[in-house]
Amino acid sequence: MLSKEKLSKLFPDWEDGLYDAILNEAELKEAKAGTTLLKMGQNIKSAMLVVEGTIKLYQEDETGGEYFMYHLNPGEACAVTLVCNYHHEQSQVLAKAVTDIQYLAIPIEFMEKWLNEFKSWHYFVIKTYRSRYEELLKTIHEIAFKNMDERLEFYILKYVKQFGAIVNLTHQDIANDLNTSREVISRLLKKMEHNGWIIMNRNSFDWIKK
Amino acid sequence: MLSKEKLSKLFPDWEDGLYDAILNEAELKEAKAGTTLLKMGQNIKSAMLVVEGTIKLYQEDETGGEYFMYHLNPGEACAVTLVCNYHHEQSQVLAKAVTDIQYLAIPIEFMEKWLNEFKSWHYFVIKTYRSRYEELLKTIHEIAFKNMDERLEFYILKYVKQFGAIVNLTHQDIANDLNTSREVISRLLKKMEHNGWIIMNRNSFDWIKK
DNA sequence: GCCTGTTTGTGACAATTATTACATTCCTTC
DNA sequence: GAAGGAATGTAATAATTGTCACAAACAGGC
Repeated sequence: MLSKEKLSKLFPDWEDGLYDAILNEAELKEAKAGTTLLKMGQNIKSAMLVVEGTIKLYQEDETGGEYFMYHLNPGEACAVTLVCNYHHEQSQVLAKAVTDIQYLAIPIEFMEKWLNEFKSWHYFVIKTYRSRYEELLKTIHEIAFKNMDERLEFYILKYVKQFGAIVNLTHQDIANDLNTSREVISRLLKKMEHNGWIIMNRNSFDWIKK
Repeated sequence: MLSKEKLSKLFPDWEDGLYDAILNEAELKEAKAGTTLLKMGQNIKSAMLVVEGTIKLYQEDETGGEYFMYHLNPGEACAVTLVCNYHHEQSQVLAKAVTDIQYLAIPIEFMEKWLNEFKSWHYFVIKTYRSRYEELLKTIHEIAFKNMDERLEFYILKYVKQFGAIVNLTHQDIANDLNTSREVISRLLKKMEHNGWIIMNRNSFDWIKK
């Protein structure tokens, strides 16, 4: 189980009783890289707080399409699972583990209870919503106004910021995340190579722009 | 000024002291239809709660483009203005009055104060963020996966739900909201007319589908 | 009624993205 | 080192959307 010390490093602004509540009620779970943690339409039964590793959040289409929105890192929570009315809330997003992860699963019946008991939990929920709202705004900005070449650059920059300048993704991976086809990504990456923005390898490329 | 009765009808779940705080500290403002209430990048100096009329929220491009996201109605608040840390927060959205409106402007220094004082304010903020987060998800779903014809239908349906089946918009109005050109909208509306979904008039059309 | 500005219609064409169909290259495994 | 599978390259074509250039229709003010 998690120590209170580690918990307080991940979630520094909580009050003492909240750490105890988490340690009592939350279950520390693990998942392998690639696991789907939450599907669209699925009933939400517990809140997810990331302890270790990285999760990717997607919007999902009925026909199988996906669009990548943002990363969740240790110390962050999945906003959609922080429900306050626990009447069969359905997930509006798709969540996948990109690395092996550890996360705390908190049964949703505690969501409303803790809102009443812990002021710091209240702030945490608001902060989570606000920051995720801002991520969605950025995503809308990209899709609504930018062509695929700029969206691809934005996408790569998010990756680089998260994992470093060596991008270990296939063209198909990227195409899936941007809801386009592999050929389009290959073409655009080739252009970036010509421009001296990347160095291409098999299964990866290096981002060297600027 | 507003009566406590009217306030409690608009915002039914608040505690008594919060109504008093609002009546003491908020300024009731008015704006004409068409007014821009908030621009992207602008400093946020007060929270906005809608009392009368309808506001439209947009994502705004650097080059003047706009993309319509959702409506705000009486009893609702503009999420981006509900800041908790008041260190020069910049607006990430564009807000316009679509009708003549009345709204309550609350200086942002009360935002954090009231979070501490009023539990019902805390809930209100969370509820606001959650519902706006969900609106953004819907918007992303449309832009990421749908072609312009379906996005136009979705747009019209939002209008119809809000204002009724007589759509008083020019093709140019719609084109601006969907960040496309007037010709594209004209073409698609013509198609809808052929399909028997709408009856076209000058400056308006009637939505008669189903 | 006439003038003028706004709104809508339309066709031609460009740009972007999607789709199809292979060829090629590289890596792993046997 | 041969075989097979995955990853990438590429060209041709279609579909969608954006842009340009007008024409036509209409409304309101004079």
